[in-house]
Amino acid sequence: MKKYSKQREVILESLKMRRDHPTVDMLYEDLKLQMPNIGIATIYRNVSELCACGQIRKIKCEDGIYRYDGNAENHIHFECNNCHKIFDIELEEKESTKIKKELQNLANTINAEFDKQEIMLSGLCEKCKKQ
Amino acid sequence: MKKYSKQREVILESLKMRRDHPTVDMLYEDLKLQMPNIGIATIYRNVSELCACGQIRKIKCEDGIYRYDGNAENHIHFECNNCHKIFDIELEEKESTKIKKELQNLANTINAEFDKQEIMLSGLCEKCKKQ
DNA sequence: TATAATAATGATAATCATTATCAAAAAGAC
DNA sequence: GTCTTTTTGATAATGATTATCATTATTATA
Repeated sequence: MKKYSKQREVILESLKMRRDHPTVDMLYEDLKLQMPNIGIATIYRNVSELCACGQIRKIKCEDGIYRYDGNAENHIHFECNNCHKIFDIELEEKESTKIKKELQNLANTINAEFDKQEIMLSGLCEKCKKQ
Repeated sequence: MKKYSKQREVILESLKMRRDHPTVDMLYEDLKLQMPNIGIATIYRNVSELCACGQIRKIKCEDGIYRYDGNAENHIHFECNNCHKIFDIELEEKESTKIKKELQNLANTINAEFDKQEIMLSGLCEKCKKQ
């Protein structure tokens, strides 16, 4: 059975708040400020837990270090090949439905039961494009 | 300057041949049969190299261990949540162009210069669905 | 509200995929 | 063939993540 923990609450809250896509280390550095005794293992444990129950999402990046995203809704990520920041591309309900339907059709071609999508675009972000 | 190596040739050839999406370890086990002295570091080095020059692709999976794909053309991957195999969803030219155009439009919403896509669907594969 | 049962925490050791190092071997230039 | 430079194979180092475990916090129950 699942018990409440202040730590899990704070981790989830931080992820829901932030608009970046922090690594465990980044979360750790941030959360230590408000909860100095928090252990990094607690963060690893809880982000796994929160992913498993669908409250947050794990993002796999080019460098192999996981990022976490407090927005579990369907949206698309863009990773800059230069600064390696990750940006959200928000989808309107209509567009999201359309894409989902298309992907479902694709999954059908291999007779698979489609559940989740993960779309990562990459290239140059607005800022790096200018340089 | 880039020098030829038999090892790189064999690694690329194996990846082009295989229809699965092997990890470095899987490649190593396989290639040792035809080249018993090959070192695993050589495989790591060469798959990185081959990715960098766009001849193969790196796939990021749920377990965090990279898979490599000899097919560098645009296509979509499907990872089974049960058996964790990865399947290709081949796209017809027309469909591929359409999806690419849609993704380009999405990238435009954040003023990014879109270069590459990586689409990973997940769910249950045909086989696991039946069980 | 005390107490028992159980799950979560924090510290730290262990794991393991990947990378770095380096002497020896191979490839290409002359 | 000789020289230069890249690649290899072996192995040590790295570093993100996971496992372990005694302690602490949470929830259920008397």
